[in-house]
Amino acid sequence: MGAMMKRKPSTEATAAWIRLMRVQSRVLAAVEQDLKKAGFPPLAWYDALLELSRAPSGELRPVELEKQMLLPQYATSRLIDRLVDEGLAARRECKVDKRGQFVEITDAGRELQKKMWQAYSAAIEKHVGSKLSDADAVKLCGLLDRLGCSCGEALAPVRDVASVR
Amino acid sequence: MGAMMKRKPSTEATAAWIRLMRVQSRVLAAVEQDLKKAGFPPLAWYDALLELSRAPSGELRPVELEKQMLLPQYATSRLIDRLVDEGLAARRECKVDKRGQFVEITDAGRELQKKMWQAYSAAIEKHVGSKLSDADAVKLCGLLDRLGCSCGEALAPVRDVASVR
DNA sequence: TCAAGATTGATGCAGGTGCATTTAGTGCGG
DNA sequence: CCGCACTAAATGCACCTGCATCAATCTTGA
Repeated sequence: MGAMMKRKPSTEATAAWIRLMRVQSRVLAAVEQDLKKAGFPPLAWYDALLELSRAPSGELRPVELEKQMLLPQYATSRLIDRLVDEGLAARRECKVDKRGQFVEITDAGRELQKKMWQAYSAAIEKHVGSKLSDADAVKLCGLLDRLGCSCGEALAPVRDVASVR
Repeated sequence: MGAMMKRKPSTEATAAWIRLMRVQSRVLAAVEQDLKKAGFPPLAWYDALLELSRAPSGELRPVELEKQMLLPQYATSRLIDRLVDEGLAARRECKVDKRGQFVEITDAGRELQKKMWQAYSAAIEKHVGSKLSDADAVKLCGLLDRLGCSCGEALAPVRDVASVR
């Protein structure tokens, strides 16, 4: 033993870990940057607006939104605060369960979501699409998915793929 | 046209983007969680200590550290503050350039770095290594690397892979 | 040589995040 | 019906981050 001894996290796994962290943070930063430069709010707002717009009647319980977005409860609560402050969503009372509420997307919210998709999709194309053939994108998805459902995740069904749009 | 029309960011690229974001955030959270549960400071501290320990005489200019870690200047400055507060590093004056300084890792810092690697490597193995064959890890690296050097990056040479250790 | 500009690092402030706790309401078991 | 455990959501607090700016020093070039 010695030179050839197998290490616990293999060199390959470690390299993958590093790249996963670095590449993601760069690509995310680049995309967020593009959105910001176009004068749009952060990506989380888009995600929330999209979820709301896709919901049955444009409204969701905060607790649902929370699950969809994989955010902690308090983060969701505050995100909703901001959306409401900006008139992109409205809180509506929930008659069935008076603890709860519904959050309903407004027309302004739907409009912003659509406008953001212009910039967002362009950014995805610029920072991801243009770097990878569709076939490679599929391979990447496959590899990433294997890492995904690690630590007891029933979470994040990762809805059908086209749904971001 | 219509049903088969090519979209700008292809469905595949969009799916890859989503997974990259989601998987990374989950894996990172899982690893950070493990470190925290083992009573260790955040990963950024490890990275900084590693860089320092690998530097010629255990010391670096903040501005060097900054480049290695891809952090904004103020973040580096504050990270160093914390390391110094905890006795893991020390600021030493730079005689050549009085604007600057050197940050030198202490024995306690080197020790912590080594201890953290125990937990860190175990976490990488648990959340990455165990999910992927070495061959797949290599494929993943290759795909990620193509996304890496996007927006004018001369940055992050992504040093030889084994160097995290 | 000296003023203009660039570079190093720190910091005040506004806002975001995590954690723990609080408030309010539900629903079950006795 | 009441108490108790549970869930939904909000919030106080400490800390972290991003941005802009500052002070100090270095470098350049006329």
